[in-house]
Amino acid sequence: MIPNRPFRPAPLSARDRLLEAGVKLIRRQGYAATSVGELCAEAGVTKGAFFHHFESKEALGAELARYWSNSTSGFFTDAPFRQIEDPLDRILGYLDLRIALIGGPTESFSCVAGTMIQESFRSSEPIRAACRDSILGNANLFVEDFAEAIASYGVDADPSSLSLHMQVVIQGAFILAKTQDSDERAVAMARESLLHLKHYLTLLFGRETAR
Amino acid sequence: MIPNRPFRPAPLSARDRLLEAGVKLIRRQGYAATSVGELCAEAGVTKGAFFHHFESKEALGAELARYWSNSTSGFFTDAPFRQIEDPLDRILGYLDLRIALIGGPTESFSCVAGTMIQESFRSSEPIRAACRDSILGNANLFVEDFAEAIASYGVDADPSSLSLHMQVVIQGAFILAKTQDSDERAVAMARESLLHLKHYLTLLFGRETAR
DNA sequence: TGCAACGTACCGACCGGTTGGTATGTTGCA
DNA sequence: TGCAACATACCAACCGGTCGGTACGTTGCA
Repeated sequence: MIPNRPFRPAPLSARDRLLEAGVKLIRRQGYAATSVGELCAEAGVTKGAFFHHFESKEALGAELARYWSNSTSGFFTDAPFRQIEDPLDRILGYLDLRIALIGGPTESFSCVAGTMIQESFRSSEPIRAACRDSILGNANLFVEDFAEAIASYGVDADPSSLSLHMQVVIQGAFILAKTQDSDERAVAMARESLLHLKHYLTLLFGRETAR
Repeated sequence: MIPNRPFRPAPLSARDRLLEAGVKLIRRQGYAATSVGELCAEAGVTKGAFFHHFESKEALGAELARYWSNSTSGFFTDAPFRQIEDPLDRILGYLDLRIALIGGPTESFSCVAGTMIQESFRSSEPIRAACRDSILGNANLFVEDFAEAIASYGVDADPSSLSLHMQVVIQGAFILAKTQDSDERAVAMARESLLHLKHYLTLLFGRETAR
């Protein structure tokens, strides 16, 4: 659910190059449609290298979800919005960052785990579990913030339910973006969904009232 | 985005049986992972029959999205909630129906078009276009209702943006449901997301106020 | 210091099976 | 009799995965 970071260093080892190739190809065409041969060609390695580092294609899929989680979670735990004092503003700051990160072609801001879990939630338990950890792990980053906000604003709501709902909207926004005919419209569509989510939170926490 | 209807008549022609097989298999394992041979075995026909009715696997994919749209749109245009007079209640009635339809294994209530578009938005223009029409067509079913509600409640909002946001939450709920470890949790997860959506609408239209 | 033993990273030819798709019947109803 | 609706048999390409081998760095002992 995060774009390729602008100054991500070029991956050195064959293993990292294969995982980067996985991010790129699987976001664009899905897991099943991406062959081992394609991954190797994209990474500039041979099949020998692939099966030296990964037991199977399925193992790469599961590893990819973890790689994805690791390379994106730091992005959010270190981001400036984390310093905001008010817990609601912290969450809204997160959503502003997500909105800002949406741009370019859809496959550059969509989520690897969200794409993979659709294809493998019944056919591959290792991949499903890794994608689950990635998606729910991201949601968990905001349970504390919601708990704090609920306490401080005196609102009746469930922190973990709200955290999950944020992920729901983000993942859903990526799907709707993929329906659009142009990259520009896809970007606008995804951003608008997150604005609705922000609107929901401001209404829910009573910062804004309906007329 | 609709479950198999309980009393859907058994498909008679080979073509319909193949499309029904497509719904079942593609919801469970995705488009690319579903082979023509599997489709034929599930439908109880041979490859000859498949290629008699469909020019290619891709053609079945695109046709499937249309078949899906046709067999589900009627479900909503004929449903009782359509008779509700208040436009907001009509929309909330729709969401109640969607919530009620969520049940059983995830692949029985998830969306074929939402699943397919993730895999083919870049690799198959016919499938993408058909999935787009299916998803946006469903969203369009509620633009009028939202326009009416906005006028009657005097709220500042965009009807088509809200309709799309409903689809976003529905599609996102299916993805999050697929992360869950059990069918029961998946059902609860998906329903809760739609409850948040209902909550957003009641807050937005001022029927409920935050404390 | 020198060198044998070993581990890791990687190569690319190859394998059996599966894939989407085709060519050629056969069947049964209008 | 003709033609749509199937079935059967088959194909070349591609699939995930294996395997024997190489290049090279590290270790440990005489």
